[in-house]
Amino acid sequence: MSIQKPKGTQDLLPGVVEKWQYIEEKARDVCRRFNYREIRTPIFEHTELFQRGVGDTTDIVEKEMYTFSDKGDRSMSLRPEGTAGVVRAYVENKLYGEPDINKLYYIGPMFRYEQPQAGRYRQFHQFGIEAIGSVDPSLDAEVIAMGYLFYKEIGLQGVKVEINSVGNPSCRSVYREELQKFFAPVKDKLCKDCQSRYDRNPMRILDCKKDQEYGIGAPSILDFLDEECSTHFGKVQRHLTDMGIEYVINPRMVRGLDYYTHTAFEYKAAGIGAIDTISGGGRYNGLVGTIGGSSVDQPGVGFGLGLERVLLVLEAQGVAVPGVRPLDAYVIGMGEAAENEVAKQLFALRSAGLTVEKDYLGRKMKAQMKSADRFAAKFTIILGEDELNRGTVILKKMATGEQEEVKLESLAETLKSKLEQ
RNA sequence: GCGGUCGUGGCGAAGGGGUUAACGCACCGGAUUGUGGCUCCGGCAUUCGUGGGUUCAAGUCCCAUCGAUCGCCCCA
Repeated sequence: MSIQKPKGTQDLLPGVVEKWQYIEEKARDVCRRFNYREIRTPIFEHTELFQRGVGDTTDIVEKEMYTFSDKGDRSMSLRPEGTAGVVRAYVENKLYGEPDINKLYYIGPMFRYEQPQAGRYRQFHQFGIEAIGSVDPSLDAEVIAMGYLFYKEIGLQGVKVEINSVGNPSCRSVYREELQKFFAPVKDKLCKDCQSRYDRNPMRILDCKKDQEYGIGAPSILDFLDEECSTHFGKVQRHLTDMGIEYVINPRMVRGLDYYTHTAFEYKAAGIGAIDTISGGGRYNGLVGTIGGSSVDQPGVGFGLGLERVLLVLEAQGVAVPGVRPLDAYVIGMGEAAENEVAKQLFALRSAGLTVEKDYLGRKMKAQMKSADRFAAKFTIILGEDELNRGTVILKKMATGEQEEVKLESLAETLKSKLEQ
């Protein structure tokens, strides 16, 4: 074995790919009901889009991007998240000119160069939504509700919604200074990660697992929200409460992307080793302007939901997800003339809408029966010389073993009616 | 980027320097000349992730490398 898949990627083989199809269908179904429409954007973009959009100093942009030069010497990057590309497409295609706000969703792969661990891959998949064009707090709540409903309908238990407000740039910068003042006396005692966080993003110190004692009594962002921010946050909570969605306010929640304003939220669930965040999102007023220029600025809100993490938690909770579909019938022929007839009948049955299979390995009847069993065929159709001469086949119901002789010309019809019983 | 554990047939897994690489599952064939799920019998790794080294002798010891896995950072 010389060639193997790149580190942190996975082959989704038949047997598990059905689980993916199942959750993707559920996602699309929820989107349909909330009136979100699909958007497909490139898997790679100009590197600059992510530098500007996601933020130059974020870990994602600083050290986790798959960046390369194309043959025209342009710097390109595999998308590390979905929002920047969607916003770029929104601006480029002038969707802001539409009379209604844009409610968009996507399902697809994202790429981050990281050390893999439970629930973390270099190529992973997100189901994400973006609602662009409104500052209405009911839209923040709708986005949160949508993820909540998706998890619920797919059968995930114990999903916790945490929300916070990170304010707007002006109240956040005041808070940031206050936080630095608060941590200044103990700065040398903080772990080395936190010491670098002190300058770059002091809010992250609150998130640190090691130095929690130094965070006790730290100022809360919620006390620094200006009136606009605090009103907005209050309304979001009111809508969530009205919808019956349980949530916890976590004033220490910090998200890894620079573009969030006002509402930030995460969904958490146990079952993926050390990781508990299964998706996150928030409002990003200002991002559209950052990418498209102030003349086209529009507010937005959305989430990015990790599909690998959905599957892992489903697995941990033992939730049954549909597997391989059984065959309607397996067709066995004996003798050359009968085998030719099998190929013909197979096509006729498939054309009639049935899921049928045959043996391609010249195996004996007994082995073909075993094969039918492995495919979980509901029926076997046996065609030998005698039957061929009589213009009939044997139709055997695998569950009970009972069988009968059926006329060839009415095979599809008979089989269909038996399958419906 | 850093650290722990691991890498033997399609899968699971023994073997921890001495020469035929256990066993279980799956698969194939037979017992049962045209009928699956049970039972019995037989078959199925010139080779132990890759590359070097030590040794008379290396899945077995050493080094490197790649990968898996778990954790740190960070996140989906």
